[in-house]
Amino acid sequence: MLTMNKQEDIFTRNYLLPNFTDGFFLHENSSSDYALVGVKEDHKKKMIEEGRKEREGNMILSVGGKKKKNGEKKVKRPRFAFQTRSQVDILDDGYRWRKYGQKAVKNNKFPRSYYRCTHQGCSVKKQVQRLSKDEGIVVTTYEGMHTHPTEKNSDNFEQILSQMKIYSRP
DNA sequence: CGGGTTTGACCAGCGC
DNA sequence: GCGCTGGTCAAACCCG
Repeated sequence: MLTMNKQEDIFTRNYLLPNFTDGFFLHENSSSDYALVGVKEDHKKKMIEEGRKEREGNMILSVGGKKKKNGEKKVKRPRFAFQTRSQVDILDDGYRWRKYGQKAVKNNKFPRSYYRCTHQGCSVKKQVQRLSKDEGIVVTTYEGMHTHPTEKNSDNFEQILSQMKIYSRP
């Protein structure tokens, strides 16, 4: 079972999100099914002030975690997603990814792509999907925790990192 | 040859 | 149970 501490590690250390521009930032809490946090760039300050309540109010869609009916055998991996306005699907986040699947999802004319981190022993996955509502937006969902550092450097790492800290604060 | 991608098949969860 | 849906597998394929 993942603890909150471990989850915070993810937000403070393990994820690099360069090319994060605007749109929404989504966050799925590993301890509940409540998931997605929508934050517009110009709402950030407000969000920080008003905290969780406001964030719940901005929930726009669900990334639905895996539920287990009896008991809690299934470990729900920490997962979060963010949206970026981008022309390209592939965002260079400093990690190397191998595509292992692609699937058409309902109510969306664009397929969803599934990637796994290629680093040995690292089982982090991500999904990438463009919205048919607004095809300028790409949603990237990360699942799991990298067991290794990034291979590349990223310019806005510090900036992204501070955002992570802010949003993961209870 | 070695690594990644493509793509249909397969599978598990869920609702009816 | 059955069918739908989303996630994964894996063989074939591609490309340097």
